[in-house]
Amino acid sequence: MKKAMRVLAPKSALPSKKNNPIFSPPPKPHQSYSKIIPQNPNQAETHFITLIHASKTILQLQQIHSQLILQAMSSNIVGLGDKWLGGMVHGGILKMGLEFDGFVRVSLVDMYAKMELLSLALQLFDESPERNKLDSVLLWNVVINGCCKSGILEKAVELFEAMPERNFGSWNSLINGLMRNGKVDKAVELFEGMVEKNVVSWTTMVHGLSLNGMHEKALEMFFNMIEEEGARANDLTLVSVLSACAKTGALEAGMKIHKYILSNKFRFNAAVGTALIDMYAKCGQIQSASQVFRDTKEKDVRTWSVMIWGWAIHGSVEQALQCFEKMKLTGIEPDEVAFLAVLTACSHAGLVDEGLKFFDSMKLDYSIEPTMKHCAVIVDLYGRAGQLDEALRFIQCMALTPDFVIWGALFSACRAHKNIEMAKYVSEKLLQLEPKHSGSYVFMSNIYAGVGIWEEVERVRTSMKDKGAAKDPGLSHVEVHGKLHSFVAGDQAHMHTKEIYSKLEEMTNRAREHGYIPETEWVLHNIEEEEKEDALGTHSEKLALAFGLIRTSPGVVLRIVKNLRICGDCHSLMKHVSKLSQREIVVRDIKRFHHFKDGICSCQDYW
DNA sequence: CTAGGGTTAG
Repeated sequence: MKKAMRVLAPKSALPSKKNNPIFSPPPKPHQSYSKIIPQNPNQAETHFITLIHASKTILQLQQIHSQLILQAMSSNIVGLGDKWLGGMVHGGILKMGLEFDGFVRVSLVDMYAKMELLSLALQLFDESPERNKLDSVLLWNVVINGCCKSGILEKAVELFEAMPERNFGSWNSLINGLMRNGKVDKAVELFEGMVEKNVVSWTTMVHGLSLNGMHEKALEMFFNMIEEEGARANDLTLVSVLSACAKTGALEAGMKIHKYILSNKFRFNAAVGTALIDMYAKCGQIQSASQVFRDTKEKDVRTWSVMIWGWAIHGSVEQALQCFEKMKLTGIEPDEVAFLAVLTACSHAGLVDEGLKFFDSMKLDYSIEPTMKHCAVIVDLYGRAGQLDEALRFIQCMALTPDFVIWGALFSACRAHKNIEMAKYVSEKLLQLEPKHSGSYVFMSNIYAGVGIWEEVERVRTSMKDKGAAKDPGLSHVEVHGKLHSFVAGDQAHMHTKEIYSKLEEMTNRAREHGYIPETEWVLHNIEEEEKEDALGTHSEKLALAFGLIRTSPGVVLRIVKNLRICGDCHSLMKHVSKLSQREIVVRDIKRFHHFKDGICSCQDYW
């Protein structure tokens, strides 16, 4: 509710005594208002009504107060969906015959825009006599912002071009709107057209690029900002760029940013700390994550959650559970994400009973209703442990209607434990929910391939093609000397293709001599690429591994990031390679980390 | 008026 306090007392909006002689403020009016702002959102409605009634007298005296109320409402009531309340204030203002000066109009338009009542906002805007005057930037900005939030970009652009004058807010709002709607090129064009950029412009770009999956570009943007342009970042910029590092696994960039934070003496608040911890954890440096966690003094529930997640994805269940308990002891109540993290830790480690205990505690002790995500983890928990019947029973009994993810979790379990009967049943559910989803076909053909029923494999493949379902291509990257190199399955496009493939062959042969047996059941992991022959040999993670081995000196840890689960065959080969070449290999797949060392993986093959 | 941190399955 901090936000409410801030909007209730915008310094610039408070009237000066000079301009308003009748204004005899109670000592700091905004403070007494902020006390009325409820801590519990469920009570907000009642409190706001009280506030409005209490303000009636003030309304007659001071127009500016109606604006304060409107601002409070546009940020609070909106979240509660109380459209009528907003209308009531609007009506009240009209009834009292208050003048509709710029500020009140801006607040009203903003309020309606945020309530997704864009038509009302636009109407108020159109009726506004002052909109073509100078000083009307705020009014235009809130409308542009509203259009962006509703995805009506043409209108936003049109307004942007028509407005009499623009400020940073106008440019930044539109750039943000374009980014959030996937119009990256347009946003870049607009950004480059800015004569002067402020820190919000840069941050919006960094975050926007990352939002559209262009993490490397986001990093480039950030370093360009501080190195070339000499602009100073703030904590919001840092959080955005660190999140891009985490998503792409760019450890070196992340460490550079960490140094930048330390040498520029940025305040280590909860958000920056959390972003750093998350970055280290997702880049494979769980010890550094833990160190930063200790150094972060202001911890909130998110800080604890990323740490728990970190331990979970690195296979340190005990640490994860300890962390969870410690958080509770510190007096921080776990929220639904914290529970997701701790449940995930249990599922990765096969701790079925503990996981179920947490699941119950969530409802009983904290009255958090389990979401679909929690249920998916429970299905996964049973499924990985091979308790398929329990998993199915859980799905049938759960309060929510099982979605694609839930059935998908059970399907993976069927695959892992080779239960074809149940897999068939589940695949029907999957295809009902998403007829075009390639995953089901790939799953199914994998199951048949796993047990060697090749006619069925062929049938599924054909039906997949008929339905026009395409599989996401496997994509891996490896960091070599601070630069990321990407590979897709069957990649022939890389400039060192020849070298890579011969290294791959050499590795495979050596591993074979030491007992590596290619696991053909994984051959259809990527059904599309399989047609290019050698499917097993050319999964993207293997190419990345080979490239990393060629280009780095012995002793350097190899870090590979993959966009899907690592395939079982690649997993087995990596174990051999880690032993034969005495290399530590860290693979991050979509779910978790695999630390290969001396022929052993940290996941203990439980995945 | 404009920017930010953790979230399932594959």
